[in-house]
Amino acid sequence: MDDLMPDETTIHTWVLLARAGRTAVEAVEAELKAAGLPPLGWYDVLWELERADDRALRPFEIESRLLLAQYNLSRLLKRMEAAGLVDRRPSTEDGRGHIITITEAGAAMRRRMWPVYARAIEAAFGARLSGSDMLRLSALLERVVRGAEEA
Amino acid sequence: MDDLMPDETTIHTWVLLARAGRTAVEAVEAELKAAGLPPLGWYDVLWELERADDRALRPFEIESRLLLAQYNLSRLLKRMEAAGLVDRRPSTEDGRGHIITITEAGAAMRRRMWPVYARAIEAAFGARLSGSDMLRLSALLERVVRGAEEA
DNA sequence: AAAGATTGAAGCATCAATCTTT
DNA sequence: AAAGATTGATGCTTCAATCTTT
Repeated sequence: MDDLMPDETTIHTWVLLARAGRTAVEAVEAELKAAGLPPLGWYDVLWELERADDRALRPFEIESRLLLAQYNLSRLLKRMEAAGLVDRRPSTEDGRGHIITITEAGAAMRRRMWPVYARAIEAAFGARLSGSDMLRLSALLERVVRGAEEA
Repeated sequence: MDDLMPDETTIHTWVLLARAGRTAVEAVEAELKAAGLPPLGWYDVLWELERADDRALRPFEIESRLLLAQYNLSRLLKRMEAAGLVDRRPSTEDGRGHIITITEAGAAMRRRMWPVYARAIEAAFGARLSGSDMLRLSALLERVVRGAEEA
């Protein structure tokens, strides 16, 4: 338990981080919406499923990868299932659990979303830093994020 | 209108930025809630009012400083007014507008929130980077945020 | 009792429509 | 018509309670 107060630079940087993260996400969300596509959270779930072995994951695995609350994901998956992008079936190994798989429509949706997502990243973010500065930023954020995972 | 696709480093860094910003904010929100205090958004409004000339601002001024949607702020101010932290009265200069002021209770609440907020920043963020790395991160984020303002 | 997951109720955010004043 | 601001309806998030299986 650390009781120290942050210095001015730390406070200022924290505010910048919060704002930069928010505006970065909002810029992408706005482009997706303008293109008539689902929000970022849907993309994240589809992508995790597509990368996974057998294109299948248990809900608790998606939660830990995306840092989502259980009840939050439960309802997100319900919406995505209603949209035909994922399937859910009971697990045979663990009677408490479900298994989520991505459907062909889900994979197709992810493919439609990607170019919009990627171009929004480039326009709202990538174009602002050189390649070497991007690497520097990446290394610094990596340490911020890694630290948060240990907590 | 730039149609280029981002490189791998840019994509990776964008994901890190989104996650770092989110976890940074969530860590502070969790501490505020654990202390029985209002959320960050309330702090932001109180702080803007306290810094402003005459401790008063028009809603549209708060919106542009905090990047909030009009309807969003309208309801936030209604809650804060109900809690006795701000006052609102019609503007005499502009018949369309209102003037928001911070109450003594609002200023007292901001003072109670600050140490919790500050210690959460230090524990969840400040402690992870050295002073010189914090300055480097600040400079990089500054450029990301400045670019977003021009858009 | 703990883990995996869902759900009713309540709170907050968002869209579209609205109102008043400039 | 545009700017400042609010509101009804709708959708999403969050809390707390619940259910089943381990």
